[in-house]
Amino acid sequence: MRIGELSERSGLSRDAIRFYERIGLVGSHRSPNGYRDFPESALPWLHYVRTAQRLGFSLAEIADHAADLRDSDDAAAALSALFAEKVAIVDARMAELAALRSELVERAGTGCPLRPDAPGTARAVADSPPKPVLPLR
Amino acid sequence: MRIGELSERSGLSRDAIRFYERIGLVGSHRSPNGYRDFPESALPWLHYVRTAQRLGFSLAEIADHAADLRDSDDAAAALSALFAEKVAIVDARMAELAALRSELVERAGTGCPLRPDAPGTARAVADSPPKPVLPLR
DNA sequence: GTAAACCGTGGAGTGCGCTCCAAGTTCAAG
DNA sequence: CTTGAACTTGGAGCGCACTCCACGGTTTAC
Repeated sequence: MRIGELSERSGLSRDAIRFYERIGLVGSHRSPNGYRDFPESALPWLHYVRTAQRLGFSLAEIADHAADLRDSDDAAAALSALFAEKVAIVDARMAELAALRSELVERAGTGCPLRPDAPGTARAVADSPPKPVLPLR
Repeated sequence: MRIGELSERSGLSRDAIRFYERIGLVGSHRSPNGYRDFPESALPWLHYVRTAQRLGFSLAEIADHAADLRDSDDAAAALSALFAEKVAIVDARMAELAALRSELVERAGTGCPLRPDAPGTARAVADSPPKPVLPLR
């Protein structure tokens, strides 16, 4: 599969895919004409990459883990270990979120304890540009 | 409270705090000598900022929400809405994590369906530097 | 009084994860 | 044979969230 098709099917830009290849996150053969030729398996792999990334893993971490897998004698065992590790991380993140959630719910009930500044004081912030200085996305 | 104390008590660097002030995330008065003077309330506020940030909210979003609060007629109502919104986001993220979790667990059980490349092929990646090109943190 | 610690500003630099661009192939359709 | 889409490389640039640095003023401790 060439990069355009992979791009369309994965939802990633060509540039992003080329970038991923540069950092070793996806592999590809080259056709005689020099075009990248991706295997079918690149598609689920990219999907996994995006998922892991969205959940807070850096590309470097993901690439690192993939490299661990490749270098491992016992791929199955390494894979299990990696997944177990990721599940633990995911569990920890979920716990954090649950904590924030209840914190939020609790505060939502109890008035207004959350302010960038002391109550009733003139806010220095309001004197600077009314909107945040950095561009909002 | 001056910036050094706030830094130590919050665990944030002075530079980070100054940066937050620049983008309107924290307010401060200035003492006659020009030094920043932060209210006690800056401490829990920074704590909140860090938590929200760690959970995936950008500083711009956090500042934005804080601004919404300030501009609101009915601060209590706005706060409740904001919190409800964040709880929903948190819930969505938790659901995603749960999905990834079960995906991981499932895959961990069933052999090795996760590869950057087709099995057994020479990997183009392996020809480039053996370790990922970008520095790992 | 002087040294050390602390504060200020401005500006440059960093790491990540891309995006955009220019200049040059390759290929398929008409 | 030409047109145009898709591909190649290399390099520049960007947004975010800082960090680091130089240079200078202020405060505190001895």
